[in-house]
Amino acid sequence: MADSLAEQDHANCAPPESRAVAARFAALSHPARIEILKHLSASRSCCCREVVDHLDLAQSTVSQHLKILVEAGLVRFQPDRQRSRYEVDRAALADVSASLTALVNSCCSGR
Amino acid sequence: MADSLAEQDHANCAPPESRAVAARFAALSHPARIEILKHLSASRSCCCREVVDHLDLAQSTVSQHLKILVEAGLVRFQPDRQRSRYEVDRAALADVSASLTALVNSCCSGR
DNA sequence: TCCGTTCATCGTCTATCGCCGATGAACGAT
DNA sequence: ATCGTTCATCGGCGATAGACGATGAACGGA
Repeated sequence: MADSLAEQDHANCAPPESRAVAARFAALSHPARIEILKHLSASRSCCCREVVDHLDLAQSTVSQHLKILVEAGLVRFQPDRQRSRYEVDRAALADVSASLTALVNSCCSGR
Repeated sequence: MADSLAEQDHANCAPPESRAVAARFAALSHPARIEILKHLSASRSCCCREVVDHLDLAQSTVSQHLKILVEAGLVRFQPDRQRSRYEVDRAALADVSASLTALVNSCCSGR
């Protein structure tokens, strides 16, 4: 099934820190998920259906993408009767951005 | 073969801009490639063999990861006799970082 | 000239992604 | 009580990422 993605072993080919960073980027590595993040942050409502309408993908597919984003910690999820509510975790997203910035900086300082 | 990755169609589920961003993140979505970037930026030499020693992966595997990074535009490649030289494209990396920052900002401004 | 090193590519295998339709649970409204 | 909506999950399918070993080209040194 198209689950996990957050917890890939990748053997022991890299320190856990790099693995964590990579897992975060993996969540961002699909255009549909980028689009979902943009839509989520632009609107207030954030139920699954709305994303489905916006995205031209099957409901089940969107649900899976949302799940991946939630498991990556980039989106918060709150089951609310019929309309589950999804919300961007701005802090987490900023955190990913920070780690990428750190990587860029390490490239510049290490020259 | 484990090639492309940069040019996935993903149907028409998202605007080309999101696709471009996602493709960049896809290159960063593997711990080995993160590790390669770090190593590349920390050292001067940057031949394939060195990365292989550092990484505990088969030479062919490392070569593929390098190719992916090159195709994503994050690493510059210059065939130099025996020792091909690989070098981080700091500008490109900074560019990716900027687009992520932009995404984070759009989340905050759109609230 | 011959050998060792480096490296890109190929062929193969397995695991997983990403997509979908179908299904069933939960809920609101009639 | 019954229908329609929303949504998460399952099962299956096709594509491909990611790993490896083998191979051959290119080069340097003995």
